[in-house]
This record gives sequence, structure tokens and C-alpha cells, in this order.
Amino acid sequence: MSKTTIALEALVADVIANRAAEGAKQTARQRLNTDRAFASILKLIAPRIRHFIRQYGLVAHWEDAEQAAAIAVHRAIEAYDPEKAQFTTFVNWQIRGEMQSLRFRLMTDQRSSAKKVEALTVSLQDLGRSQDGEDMAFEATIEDEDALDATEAAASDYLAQNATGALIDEYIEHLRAVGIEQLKKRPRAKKAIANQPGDINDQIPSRRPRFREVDPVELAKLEEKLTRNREIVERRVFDTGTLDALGLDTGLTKERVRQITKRAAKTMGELVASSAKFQVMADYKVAAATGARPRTASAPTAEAPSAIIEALPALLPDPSSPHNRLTSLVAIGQEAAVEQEQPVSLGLPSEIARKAA
DNA sequence: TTGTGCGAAAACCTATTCTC
DNA sequence: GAGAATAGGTTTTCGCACAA
Repeated sequence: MSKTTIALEALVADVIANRAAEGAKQTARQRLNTDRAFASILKLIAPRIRHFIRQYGLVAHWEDAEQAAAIAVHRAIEAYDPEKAQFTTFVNWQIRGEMQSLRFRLMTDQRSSAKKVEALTVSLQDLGRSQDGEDMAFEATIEDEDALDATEAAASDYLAQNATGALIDEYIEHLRAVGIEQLKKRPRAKKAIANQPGDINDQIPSRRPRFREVDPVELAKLEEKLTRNREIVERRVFDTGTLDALGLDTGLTKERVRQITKRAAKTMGELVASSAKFQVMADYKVAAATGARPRTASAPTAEAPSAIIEALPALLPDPSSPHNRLTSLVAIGQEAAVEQEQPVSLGLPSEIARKAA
């Protein structure tokens, strides 16, 4: 590191140290120290500024170029993060940017390619004027035809993500309740229900415990299984995870993964139908089932994703309109499924995407 | 550009075994 | 006895090459 680089680092650190505390005003002393350090930085960096002025062909506009360079140094100090780079490196790019910007403001495009086609490079700032000559933010002149659709889709997607997340939570909670209930019913080992110390008559060989407590080890196993099932549901039902990949990641066979997924889809369908919380999904189900196509004779039977896929075109919204994950979540009640010959299942977004494509 | 054949991969189903 | 896990076979889907 050169002496100049070290000195610059120290001076910038000095400026940063003399910044006003958050919410407070800079004191006179701090302002004085800042000004002195800034002047010293400019002095140290002057050779480099001269070099850039010449390099960018701005000798004829020397004073303007020096002003622009001073602004660049000021900006560099404001934005400088010592952990990311040396100040020398950082300030170089700031000065280059200002020099380039000044050159475009002062001159027409000098490039040969621009001359060939008689093109003119125009600063974005020059666009910031309305038809009646009034100044306006140039950002206001930029039109994006897809902005509305993109915004709506992003907002809907966000809500849909929350909805699917809530549904998975509900399903896992359901599994937990069922699992705990089963653990309570399960007969305990004799050791576990042996007399507890302090009993009045602990001479009696054995008795039932006062409370049906769940074995913590069993509970931990249950939680582990719930975590695994959540991953499977998230990746298989609501994402593009394959049976093979999930089997590898969870240590189960792909067939077991498929069975877990199948059961999860069915249970979640029932949860959607029975809970007011998921009314939106249930409403969508009704609308979708009304226009659903009957399955062909050769299609596989209930719950088969291939059958779901077959019914999907009729269930899906217009692919050209903004859509999201919620619109691809299709829950079909058991009765309706029998009537319509539709599978009792949730639609698989991955499959939907494939089919829609 | 469209239709067809083929092979690989993925998904599915049924029956059976294992574990608690 | 019920649920979890496995085995073995079938069906469906997808990508690719090739010919018309």
C-alpha cells in the first residue's frame, strides 16, 4: 500500500468520524475537521483528477471538470465502505463516472459508430420535460406496459404463498393432534406406569398413572416425522420436487413419499372444504368443478396426478391473464369428485406449469 | 412444420412384509 | 390391527431423432 493510499484511508476515516450523530446536528468543530480533511483529500488526489480530466478530453472545460471531480470525491466519501475496497479504488470509479457524465453533457457523441448513423446520445435528464415545457421527473416519462400485471401478479403471489403456508401449517397441526392422540392411547411400558415416589401406598405393585402423559422420546420422534412430512408436502405438492429427489433427501423410498403426498393432498382438500379460513380456495374449487371436463376412460383412477393434469385445462384460469399460485391450488370435495369423476386432490402447480406450457 | 417411433425417467398401483 | 415401508410390475410422460 502506498503512502498516498494510507494517507487517504486515514483522512476518509477522519471525515467519517466527524459525521454528526444520528438525529443530531454537526457541531462547528466537526464541520471544521471535516472541511480540513476534505481539502487534504482533494490535495492528495489532485494528480489523479488531472489525469482523468486529460484522459476524458476535458482540458477545455478544466474548471467544470475539477468541480465535477470534487463532487465525485464527496459522493465517494459518503458512500465509502472500508470493508469492501480501498478508498483509492472506490474514488477512481466515482471520478470516472462524473467525467463521463460531464463529457456527455458538454459534447455530442464522439463515437464513430454514432457519426455513421447520425445518432445523438441524449442524457436521461433531458427527457425530463413535459410537452408544454415544464420540468418533470424523468422517471415519470418511463412507461411499462406490463407494470400493472406484474404488480398484481406479485401481490397475488404473495397472498397465495401465505395461504398455502397457512394450509400446510393447518395440515401439520392436524397430523400433530392425531399423532399425540395415538400416543396417549398407546399402552405404556410397565416401568413407565410404576408407582411414583411419595404415594401413600407404594407397596401396591402397579397402577395407572394419574395423567396420560406422552413419552417425550415418542413426542420428539413425532416432531421429526412432522418436519419431514412438511418438507415433502412443500416440495412435492406445492413445488416441483420429484419422488426420487425427495426420497433421496428424506431417506424414504419414493413410493413412501408418494403415499405421504397422496394422503396429504386428500386431507388438505378436506381441511379446505371444512374450514372457513380457506373459503377462497373452496370457492375456487366450486367454480372450477362446474366447468370441469369428465375424465377419459383410459385415465387412471382417483388421486392420480395424471388424472389431475388431464382435468387441469378446464380448471385453470386463462393462462394469458395474471395468475398466481393460489389459482393453481385446486381442492375438490369427495362427493363432487365422485359426481364429476374428478380426483380428490389438490392441483400440483408443477404439473400445472408443465401442462400450461 | 408435423407426425411417429423409441427409450428413459417418473409416476402409479397392488400385494406383501415389517413394526409398534 | 393399523400404519409404515418395500417389492415388483405397469402406465404415462417427455425428450430426441428422423422421415415425410
